[in-house]
Amino acid sequence: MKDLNAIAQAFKALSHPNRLQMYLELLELREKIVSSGDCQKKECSFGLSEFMHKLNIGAPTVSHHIKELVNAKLIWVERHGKFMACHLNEEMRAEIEQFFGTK
Amino acid sequence: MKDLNAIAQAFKALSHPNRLQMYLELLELREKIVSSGDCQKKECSFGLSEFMHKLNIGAPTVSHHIKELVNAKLIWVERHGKFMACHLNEEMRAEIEQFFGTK
DNA sequence: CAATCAATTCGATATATATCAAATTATTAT
DNA sequence: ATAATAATTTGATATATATCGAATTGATTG
Repeated sequence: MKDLNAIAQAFKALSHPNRLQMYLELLELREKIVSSGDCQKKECSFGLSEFMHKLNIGAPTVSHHIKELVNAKLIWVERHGKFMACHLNEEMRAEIEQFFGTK
Repeated sequence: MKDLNAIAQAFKALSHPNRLQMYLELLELREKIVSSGDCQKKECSFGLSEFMHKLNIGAPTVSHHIKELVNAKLIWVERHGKFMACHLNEEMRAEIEQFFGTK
């Protein structure tokens, strides 16, 4: 198994309702993509301001939350000009699923 | 799906390295039992003082951590005289596995 | 270049949490 | 009953974190 502290950090990142909500949005996006069959082609990210409006919190706060999720390796971020795109980190998702799963 | 706040609370409980370690001990105990085949008969719990010695922290702190894990419904507790026995809550474990898993 | 817009950083504040020592409760053993 | 032991509660302290407004950075557009 991986470093326990890394997993603890992931859980800490997910322990805040707003961050958990953000992560869940990406999980659900993944679900749509997986079940649709073509994993690669579809758009599969959210931007900072989308989160802002969904969660009704300020940009600095969202920025902070994104940083936490990135540090915890739960998501990764891409920049497109002045916009950003948040993606699920599939590796970490699988890791945590395995942590709870029957080994 | 279940209440998101309940899941956030579970992650908060697991966000502390010592509590995560405690939970992991119980997960590993479960693993042994599951793979051994006879789920019901084996001893499958840890007591407070076992955690104390494993983690090298004081009893009040362990007591506090146990309470957090119980509140988060990650474990449940049985009393035997002056001793206690901490058990994994299988339902919550499955719930969280599902949260991360491909639905 | 100036204006605008997305995102980040900074500074401040309020709230939560981890931990321990000391005191307390509850149970067992002498 | 008294002593001893397991666990909990209380009180205190130190540390971390969430949030926001204001200022700043970086990219695009007019």
